[in-house]
Amino acid sequence: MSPNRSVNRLLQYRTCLLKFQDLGFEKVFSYNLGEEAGVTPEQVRKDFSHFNIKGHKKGGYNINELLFTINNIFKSYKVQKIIVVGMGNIGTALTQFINFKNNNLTIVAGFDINPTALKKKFDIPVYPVNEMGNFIKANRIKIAVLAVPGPAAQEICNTLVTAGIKGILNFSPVILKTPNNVSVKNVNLIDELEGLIYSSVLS
Amino acid sequence: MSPNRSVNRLLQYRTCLLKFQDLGFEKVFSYNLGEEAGVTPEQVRKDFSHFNIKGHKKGGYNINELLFTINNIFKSYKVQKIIVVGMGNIGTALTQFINFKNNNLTIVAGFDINPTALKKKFDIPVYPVNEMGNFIKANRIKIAVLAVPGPAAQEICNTLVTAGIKGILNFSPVILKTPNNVSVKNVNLIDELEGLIYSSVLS
DNA sequence: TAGATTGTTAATCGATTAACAATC
DNA sequence: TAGATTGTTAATCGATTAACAATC
Repeated sequence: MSPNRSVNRLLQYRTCLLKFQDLGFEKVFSYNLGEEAGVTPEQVRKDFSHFNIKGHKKGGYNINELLFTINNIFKSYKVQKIIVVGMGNIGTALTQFINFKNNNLTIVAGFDINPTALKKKFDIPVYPVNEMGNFIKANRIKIAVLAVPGPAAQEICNTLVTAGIKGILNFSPVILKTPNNVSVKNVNLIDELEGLIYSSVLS
Repeated sequence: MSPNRSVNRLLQYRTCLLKFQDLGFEKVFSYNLGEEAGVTPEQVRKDFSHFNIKGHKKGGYNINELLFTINNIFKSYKVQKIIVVGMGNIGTALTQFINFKNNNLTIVAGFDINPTALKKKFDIPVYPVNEMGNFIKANRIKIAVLAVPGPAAQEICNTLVTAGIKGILNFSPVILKTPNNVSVKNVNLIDELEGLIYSSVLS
């Protein structure tokens, strides 16, 4: 497995490549990508080397080829079914954002303690949390977005893991305990803002 | 300035400490915090050392004291005024989440291209983007959350920077160019999910 | 006191950067 | 060809881990 940092940057390069493609470019050199992504050209080439991505000596990288290769690495050619747990403000917004934006990532269902109490209209089916385990197994869901209040997070996480979830995008302000074949990415909005304030105040 | 990683972990420790406090504990040892946060006890002590945080030899760390010290480092004792640009689903959800959750971080205003067209009721005043610069200057805002569509992001970012913003939490799928006295934290939800799929599929 | 824990210094590890041969 | 760029190997840098003296 390639280092995590490289994986993140590879996704950033993709964002840059899409922009270049949009501008009508056909190829890039490592220093173009580096400049756009805010890293050195050596970093770009080193990252590509990790994934065995080849360019053309002196000729740089063909943007379409490169995007194809990267999308292949991330299996972006096939639809990935995802569920959202916790259909509050954040959960609902994420669902709309992801389903509207992208066609390989699809939120197929939402879960909440008591969906009928929410009195909202959703774009996806929303079921009570106690049906979650069966749904995950029946649909072989591997990825879940967790957007429930802190105190509920660990218990729901356990249910997710038991049902077969392998990756969790966690918006709850809790550090989840999971077996190490389950990966967790934390997005703690308060912490991000605090970190920003920290670096802004001192500099 | 202390290393970025340490800053992030310090914020995580705070989350853990709040949990411990909630459970009625009064003190922790470095291995308690380490276990809870998923790092080694040495890492915890090293991080504290960066910020010159002192415990008690053999006696561990008093939770209240420690929380006070950490909150002090992040200036959490005083209200931080923040604005949100882009009052779509994500922007609106973030506003509600942050204002509801925490009382030192306050979203004081939102901005959108054409607020009246949104036909939504907001909990905060929402103004058109062209009033943004003046508002930032008049209220000495230093932190902004950016949640606008990709193509609009860089231009709005430039306006923010010119008006005096020093930190940007960026939800737009764009790598922003800013002068190096302005810090940017990117939250790219699609990338986070793709990264999760990458690690889940391969392991 | 003896055992346990902190705080720091030294050693290791991994990631980034520099250098350069290969080559188009 | 000469100059420019890739891809990889070596050197550097920084962050994590280990070791241990201080001490309660």
